[in-house]
Amino acid sequence: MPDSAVGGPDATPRLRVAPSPTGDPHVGTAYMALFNLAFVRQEGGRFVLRVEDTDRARFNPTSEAQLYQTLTWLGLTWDEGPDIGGPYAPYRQSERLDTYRPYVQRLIDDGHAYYCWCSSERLAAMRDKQQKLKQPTGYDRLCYGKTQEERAELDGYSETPVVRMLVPEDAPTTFEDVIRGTVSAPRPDDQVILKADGFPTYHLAVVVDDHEMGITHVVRGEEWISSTPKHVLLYQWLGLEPPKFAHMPLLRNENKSKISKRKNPWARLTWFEEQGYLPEAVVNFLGLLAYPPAKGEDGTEVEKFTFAEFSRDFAWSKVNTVGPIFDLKKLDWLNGQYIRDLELGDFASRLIPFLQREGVLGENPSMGELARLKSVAEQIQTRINLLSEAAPMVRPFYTSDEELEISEDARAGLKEDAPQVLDAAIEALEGLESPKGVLGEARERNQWHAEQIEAMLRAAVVDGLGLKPRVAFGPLRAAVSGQRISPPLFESMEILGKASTLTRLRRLRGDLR
RNA sequence: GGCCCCGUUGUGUAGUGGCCUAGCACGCCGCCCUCUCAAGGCGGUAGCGCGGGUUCGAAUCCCGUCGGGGCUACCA
Repeated sequence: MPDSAVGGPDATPRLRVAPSPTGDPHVGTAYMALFNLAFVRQEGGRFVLRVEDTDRARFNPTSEAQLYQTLTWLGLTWDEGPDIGGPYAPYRQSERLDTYRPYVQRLIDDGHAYYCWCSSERLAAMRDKQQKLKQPTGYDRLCYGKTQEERAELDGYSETPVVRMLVPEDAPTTFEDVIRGTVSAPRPDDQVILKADGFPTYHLAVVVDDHEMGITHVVRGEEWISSTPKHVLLYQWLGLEPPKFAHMPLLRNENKSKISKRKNPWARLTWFEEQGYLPEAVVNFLGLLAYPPAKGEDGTEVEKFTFAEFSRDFAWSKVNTVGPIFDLKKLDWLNGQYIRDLELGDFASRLIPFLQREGVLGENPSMGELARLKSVAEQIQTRINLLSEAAPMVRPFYTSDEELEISEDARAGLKEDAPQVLDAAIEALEGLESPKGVLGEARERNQWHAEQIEAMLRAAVVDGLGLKPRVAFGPLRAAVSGQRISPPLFESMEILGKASTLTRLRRLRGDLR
């Protein structure tokens, strides 16, 4: 059964993802967005992007634009957000300071919150002492019940106060989680809700905004379980109905720690595009983490799926509570699957930026270069798993015959019979007609096709010289591609054309003299 | 240290007391195909953290233990 929303079973689900603009967008943000969005689209709800920029110290001005770019690239788009507005604007917490103020005042007036003038030095010292004595850490309420004047008499005083929650002994510590059922969490200490700089902390802002924005399901990482009782308490004090909570497992590094940008480059969302992953593959992969694949009609598991398919029978109850290790192996395989599924023209276009980045293609490729790209792309489509792997295979097709370098290992593979092989191949291929022009009579007379090239070469080199195919074609591959490993030889020759092919063969032959 | 969450092959998962001599996918290994490399096809490898219970019967339920992780901020 779908979860009924706050405000009654008919209320439209409203979910949000609420990242902080503190650096490169994190893969966990996309992971959360995917699950949020899967549910939202299934239920016909709304997906909100809210920027939680209450930490001025860690604020990064380029982060927000990168966030839009990466989520858009993945196709995980939002219905309301700072960039597109919406009925609950603004969606940036730094622009909502006036919204939080009355809530804080009310909590103080009701005796649920109090001012605290303790300096951060005093707080740190207190924590150290508690830990040394193996006591639970938490604020000691030195400021509680004191006026500013009274507190100023004591040590560790700072002029600008913060506001803290007055958490009662019997604060509830369990809550219902959509994924985990009844969850217990630690009893909170007197958490700061308003900082000295006038900004709210996450805990206050998240509660106020989720309420003000009509959020029905709070989906976030497992790391938030321990602070959920604070939020529950705030909802209670403010007389608000809490949303449903869903705590997703944390994505992990190989050593099982929480995935971090420090340890893993792929914790940065921008990395995937740079590496040549397709967004549909990344989304697919994310949907496989801590979540079972759907079963097909024949009962087998379907590991390759679109977002729409994922969304269709998505259920919170199927989310695993175990934090999955983010292992790229399966993503690489999936990406290869998606690459192979691409329509040829589409595949070729997606290659262009990567080829430009490697200098294989220029800024403005000519029509001829693009036409050739399509032919080359066809040859490499089953040979790469990442778009970034294309450049070395494609490069020989965009290098002039004179500039083509024969790699060390290609040269090392040449046997003493290489000159004869090249001679035989040159002679055989000279006999194939390859008239100028691509229309009419020229087209009909053209014999420069992979099948005919192969037939001639087999006759000349394999049968003629009595060599095994793999040794017979080695020198030709080296001459044409400069590599020991290359896309199919005869197709490569067809693409290069007769003149270029023969030039390359003769050039290597000349080297071996 | 305290509190909380979690424990099925290397990785992602299926499994909710008998259908499990634990299934699938990726990876890895081998074979086939083959002009190289891939792709594709076929086959193989490897797991219920451990110890007690409960039960005729446990991966599945309970307890303990060990292990991993998270939180413990005027960061989110």
